[in-house]
Amino acid sequence: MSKLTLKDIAAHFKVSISTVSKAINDSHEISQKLKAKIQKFAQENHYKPNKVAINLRNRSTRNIGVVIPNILNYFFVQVLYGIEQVANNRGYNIISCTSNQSIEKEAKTLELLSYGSVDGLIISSVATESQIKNHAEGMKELVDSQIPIAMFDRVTDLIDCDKVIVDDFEAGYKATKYFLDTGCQTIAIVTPIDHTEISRLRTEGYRKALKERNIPFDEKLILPVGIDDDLEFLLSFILNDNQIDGILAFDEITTVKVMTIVKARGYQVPNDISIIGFTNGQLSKYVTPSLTMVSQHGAYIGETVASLLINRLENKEVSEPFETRIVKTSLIVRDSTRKIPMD
Amino acid sequence: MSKLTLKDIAAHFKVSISTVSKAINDSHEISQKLKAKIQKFAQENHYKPNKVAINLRNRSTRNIGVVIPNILNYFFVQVLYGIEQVANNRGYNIISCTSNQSIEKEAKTLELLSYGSVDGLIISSVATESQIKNHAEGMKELVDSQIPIAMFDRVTDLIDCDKVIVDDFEAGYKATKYFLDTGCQTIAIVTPIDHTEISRLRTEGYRKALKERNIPFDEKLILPVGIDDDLEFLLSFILNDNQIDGILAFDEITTVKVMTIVKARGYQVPNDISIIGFTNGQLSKYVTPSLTMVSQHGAYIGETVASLLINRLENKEVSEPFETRIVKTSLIVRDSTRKIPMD
DNA sequence: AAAATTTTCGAAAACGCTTTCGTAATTTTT
DNA sequence: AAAAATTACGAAAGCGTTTTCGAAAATTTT
Repeated sequence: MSKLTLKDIAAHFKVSISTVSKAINDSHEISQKLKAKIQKFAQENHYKPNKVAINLRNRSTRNIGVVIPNILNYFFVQVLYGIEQVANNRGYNIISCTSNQSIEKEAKTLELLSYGSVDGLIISSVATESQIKNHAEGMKELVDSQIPIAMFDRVTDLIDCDKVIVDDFEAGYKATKYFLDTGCQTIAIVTPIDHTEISRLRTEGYRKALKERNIPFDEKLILPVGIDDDLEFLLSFILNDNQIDGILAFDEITTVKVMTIVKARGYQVPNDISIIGFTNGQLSKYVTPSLTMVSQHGAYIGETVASLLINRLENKEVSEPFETRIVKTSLIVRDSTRKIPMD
Repeated sequence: MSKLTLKDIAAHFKVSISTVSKAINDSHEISQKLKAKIQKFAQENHYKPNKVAINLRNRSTRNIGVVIPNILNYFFVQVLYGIEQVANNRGYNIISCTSNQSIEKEAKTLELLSYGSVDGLIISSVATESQIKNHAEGMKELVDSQIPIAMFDRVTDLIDCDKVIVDDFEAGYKATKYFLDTGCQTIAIVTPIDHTEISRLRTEGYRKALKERNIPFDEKLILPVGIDDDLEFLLSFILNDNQIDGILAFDEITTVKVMTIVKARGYQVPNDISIIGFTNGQLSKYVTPSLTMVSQHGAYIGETVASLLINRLENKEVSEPFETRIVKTSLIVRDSTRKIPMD
């Protein structure tokens, strides 16, 4: 009834457990006849070695924990997809957990996983720098727990580990430059991830592009939006008070919403107002007009971060210095921006 | 350097391992003084009980394996989300694996997981009935392996377990009826999941609705599309040869594509051609016109299937008969269908 | 045929933990 | 003060494997 173990087989043949173990692993120490008998029996009775026991003996689980802020966000799903590809190829399973933007849940999850269910962790933290400092005990413990970690996208200097990040500065710069090159002058930013390093970097890139054209930076054009905020209401201030001709939004769903609102207020996209957004997911291609987006190459990021982690797991002796890979973004030009004038 | 174990602590205090174990678990068998000392030491040195060892002893992992066809499909992500909610609440972690529509990978994954990494499995199989029969050995072994299973959406009679399915028959019926009630007469079906039971049931519902209005069923109006097929090309035949005024598509991305193609060919949606699709995901709300969709309540399905499985895991003695829950769909009416005439 | 070698198997330890049970030491009860 | 009860700890078994080492049995070599 319950699962078949080596012991059961041993009892059945009246031999020792070690003999059965060797027979099943086809060791030369066991005679052909006996091996054949045992192997046949094991096969017929669906013997499966107990992985937990093997894990205990090997002191490894071949599991990798992945903690992401939100599984309903297409970017993270893409990364997860990439992680799974290489992990499975290299014989690891993924234990994925979402923190749902909750720092408490993230901390709890990390603690749980660090109890030995996984060989390593891949994290994109919901916490901001300051929050990490507050929850420093938890994070500190995690690092102390010696479990190899790799981070991506939402990383922090407070943790020393391999990292894969997006070149968000350049992304902000490139997007802004594209606005300027297509004749836009007054560009607003809508960020649902204010207070994150990512948001800061993109904005820095934006400022650099403006500066190159001697356009003064205007704080009022940066619009942070909370998760429950009324986007239409907030956006109306910016649209009313300024002569906006470009909007840069920091995630896909926000970009689509912004576009819908702008259209509803009678603006033409892209002629009156151009729009560029972050994360080239499933939405942006099919809305009308289709949206020009910054692709962060999520799957590639996932593959990279998984490779980094697994390499480290499998070369425990050679402790190379931690590595930070920066992946460039691409601008996928569609119909929410004007064409670059040919001359 | 390596992880702290009970043995290390025992050595440090020159007591036995069992004493340390009891002290850390705050057993009354240990004196307050000693407990205090040991607990303090454990805390300061970040002692974490080794979960693998505990799992071995308890003969349980508190992991649930989830195998879904495609993580980039929003319906499955929603289900996964629902599963994770209840699983985490009840103290389980999720090991998620995607089969990427590959039967081989699905079989391999299931075999891997059945080796004892998980206490139970939640499956939505990519395999069709006939394929399961071919791969029957694998599936049979899985069932033989005694590991509790729950299936959802893509289920099969060949496996006896708890199931959560969508009322696809009724969904097909309701959608078709809505077409008819809004004046559509000639309704095509576009199915990217032909040969699945789900597709068959939806089509049955469609036929029932037609029959009620004495509209003959026309095989030519059913358009199966493969994953790499040129949808526009295939669709053109149907559009050219018939006076279509309604199209029912069986997944979200296909629905959006159909709408785009139909619009591009100069038809008005919904006036010339109405469109209803399956899976109320992120896309359908934001495309133009927004799409009337059949919501399958993915998160709810996930919650339900996880509850069923965990209940079974935790009541091993009382082996209740397997249960099949049928969840009703809802029609989310938007702008790709005409209004129901008021009288 | 004796010696040397090889083959074939089993005992035991180890992975890290929990728990039962036994026992010495301490405290309480009579 | 002796008996009874309680407290405080340790030994050992067990969860299911793998692996090292020892030893008996079979085979080969002299």
